[in-house]
Formats: sequence, C-alpha cells, structure tokens
Amino acid sequence: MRTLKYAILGLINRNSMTGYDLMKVFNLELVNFWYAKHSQIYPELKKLTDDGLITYETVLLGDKLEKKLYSITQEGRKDFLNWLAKQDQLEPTPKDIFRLKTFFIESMTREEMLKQFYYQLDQRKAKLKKLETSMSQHPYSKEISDIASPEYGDYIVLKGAIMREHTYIDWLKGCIKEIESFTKPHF
Amino acid sequence: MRTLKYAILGLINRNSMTGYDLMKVFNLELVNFWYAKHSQIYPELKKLTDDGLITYETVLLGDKLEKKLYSITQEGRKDFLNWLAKQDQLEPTPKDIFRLKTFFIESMTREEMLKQFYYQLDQRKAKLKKLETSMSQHPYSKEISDIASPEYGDYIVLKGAIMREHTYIDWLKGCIKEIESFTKPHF
DNA sequence: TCGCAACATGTCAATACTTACATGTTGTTT
DNA sequence: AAACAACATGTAAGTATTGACATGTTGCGA
Repeated sequence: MRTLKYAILGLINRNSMTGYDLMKVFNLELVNFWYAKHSQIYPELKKLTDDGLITYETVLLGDKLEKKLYSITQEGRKDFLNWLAKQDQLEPTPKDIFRLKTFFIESMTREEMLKQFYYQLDQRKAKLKKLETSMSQHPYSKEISDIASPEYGDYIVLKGAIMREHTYIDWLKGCIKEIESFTKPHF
Repeated sequence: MRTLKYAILGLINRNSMTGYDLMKVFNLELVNFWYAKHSQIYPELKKLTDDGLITYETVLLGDKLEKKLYSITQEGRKDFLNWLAKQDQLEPTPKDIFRLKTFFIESMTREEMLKQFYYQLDQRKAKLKKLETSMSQHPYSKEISDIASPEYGDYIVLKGAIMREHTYIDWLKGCIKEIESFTKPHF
C-alpha cells in the first residue's frame, strides 16, 4: 500500500529534512504507529526522487560530511494530500504475539501463565509511564492551541497511544485476577 | 521470529487438521491477533514436515479428493512449548495507517478531518458489534468453566479484542468532540 | 589526543507477506 | 443437468521489512 512512501512525503511536507532526520522522527515521534529502519528509508528516498515527488540539495556539515536535504515537490504534495483524504477500509487487526500466546494458555502451567502476564504487565507499565512523560512535556497539553497546528496531530495520537496502553494494562490485570482466583487452594 | 510456525504448531497441537482447516481458523478465530493466507500456510506446512515437527496422513474425501491431515510430533510439541514459555521483550507498537493520517491532520480541512473520523467510527462500531455477538455466543461466557480448558484462551483474547475496540472508539469520539468544538462558528 | 557516541548514507541477503496464477473435487441449489 | 459456493492444495512474482555488512565524519568528553 506504499504507506512508507506517504509517511515520508508527509514528514518532508512538514519540514525539509535528511534521511537521518527521517530515521530519528520515525523511531521517536512516529514510533507509536509507524516506523522504519534506515535500510528501508534510503532506498525509498531514492525512489521518490526518481519519481519526482521530492528533490534534494546537498548540504555540507563541517568540511567533508555531505548530507542530502530533501524537500517535497508540487507533484509530491498533490500525491500526499490525495492519499490523506482517501477513505480506507479498516485494516486487518494488528498482529500481537502476546495475544497469540494467551490464546494457547491452556498449554501453560498456572505458574507459567502468571509469570508471562506479570512480565508483560511490568513492561507495559514502563511503556505507559514513558508515554505519560511525553504527554506532560507536550507543548499542546500546556496551552490550549488551535487544531490547525502541527502539534495537534502529535497530541491526539499521543493521547490515543496512552489510552491504548491503559486498556492493555487493564486487560492484563483482569486476566491476572481471574487466573489467581483459580490458583488459590480449594477447600 | 517464525511466529507463523508456532501459531501453526499450536493449532495442530490442539487438534489434528488440514491446511484448509488452518486457513479457516486463522481467518476466523485468530483474526484478532494473527492471520495468514493459504499461500503462506501451505509452504510453511511443508517446511515443518521436512523439519520433523509435524507429520501428515492422507485422508480421502469422497472418491478422489485427497486431503492431508497434519498431527504434531513429540519434537514439534517440545519446540512449541519452549516458545510458549519464553518471555519476550515488548514488540514494537503495531503500525496503524489511520493514526498515521491523524498525525498529519493539520494538512486536512475540518470537513475532511470529520469525514475521516466519522467513517472510521462507523467501521469500528460495526466491528465491535461483531465481536460482542461472538462473545454472547461464546461457550465460556455462558457457564463458568475452568481456566485449564481451551475455551478459556479463546475467551480472554476475545475479551481483550472487545476492550481494544472500545478504546479505539472512545478515542475517535474524543477527537470528534474536540474538532467539532473548534469547528463551530466563532462570534 | 584518544576514544566513543552521534551523525550520515548506503547495499545486500534473507524473511515475511500479499496478490495473482493454477487446478481440480464435492455438495447444494436452481 | 448446470451453476455456484465451499472444499482442497499448491506455485510464482512482487512488495515490505529486517538484520547484517560497509564506510566515513563530526563533536564531545576524559
């Protein structure tokens, strides 16, 4: 579906940037809903350049280090906006290895079940904490801004990520409670 | 990470089945956390057979139609149980095109924003309704069963899917409310 | 000034997954 | 009897993604 293409176009549309910048944005800001390694980004940038959707100018950093600063073209912007406005069918539900393991829970001992759930819970709690830290530092949450600002998109996807993580944690806690109630000795 | 391998081993461990059966299970029961097309399943079955993790016997359906009924081997079960008990690091957050588009919301008009959010909301509501129907028909939810039954895994992942969908809907509703409050004419 | 982290850009092989191609049988409905 | 859905199994080409290989610069701290 060429989603990486449009993610890159959208980011370059916001600000001109290098492949390295894109890599950082993917693995910091977008990490809650999209990401890519540099080995995928650089070939895609080349392709988009060949297709005339972006252009670059070479910028020097220091004496020798050449970096390519990419900008979007008219054609690129048109393509991006067209993708953005398109109404998509629901994607397939995302894959989730932990849920898959949970499906096979009957093949675990109760000790294994609980060990898995508690480990997952710890990790999810740590992740939620990080997200909440990001939120507390987010410019949009500090002052009521306009929905037409780039920070607004940032802000609502972060809010969504926090809600998602909260729900995962609630689900884990519910499972743990249920399993423990069955684990207790019967008399 | 060979997740398809373990999903298949786990299902065949529950019951012996054919590739076609696996395909149906993937796209009905597991669809909320894993799935695969038959073009991925058949080659994987061949590989697992070659590796000695599963075996098959040919069964006739009618006069001519040969189907392969796969069963797990000792080695296969051992491999599966080992995978199941392994504690995994948190997976990267699943990719989500709608959230990506939401991130770029500033490039949309207010009408486009609302059109996108309402369309997504309709689809999510329909999906939730289906999940809730499945739940109401689920054997485990009808009678309090034991957590050691295969239905229990089924039941808790379904519960998780419903919670996840509820949260997505709540997030969408929150976004819509916020956008609409900004859309109203100022005077 | 040495070492190391971060900056910067690429390729290649392998894995994962999708879409289309390809074929034939069985059961049900018209 | 014809048509069609569901059963049943496979391959091939292409896209998406990962992990490893490969190389060199710049800035900072010890």
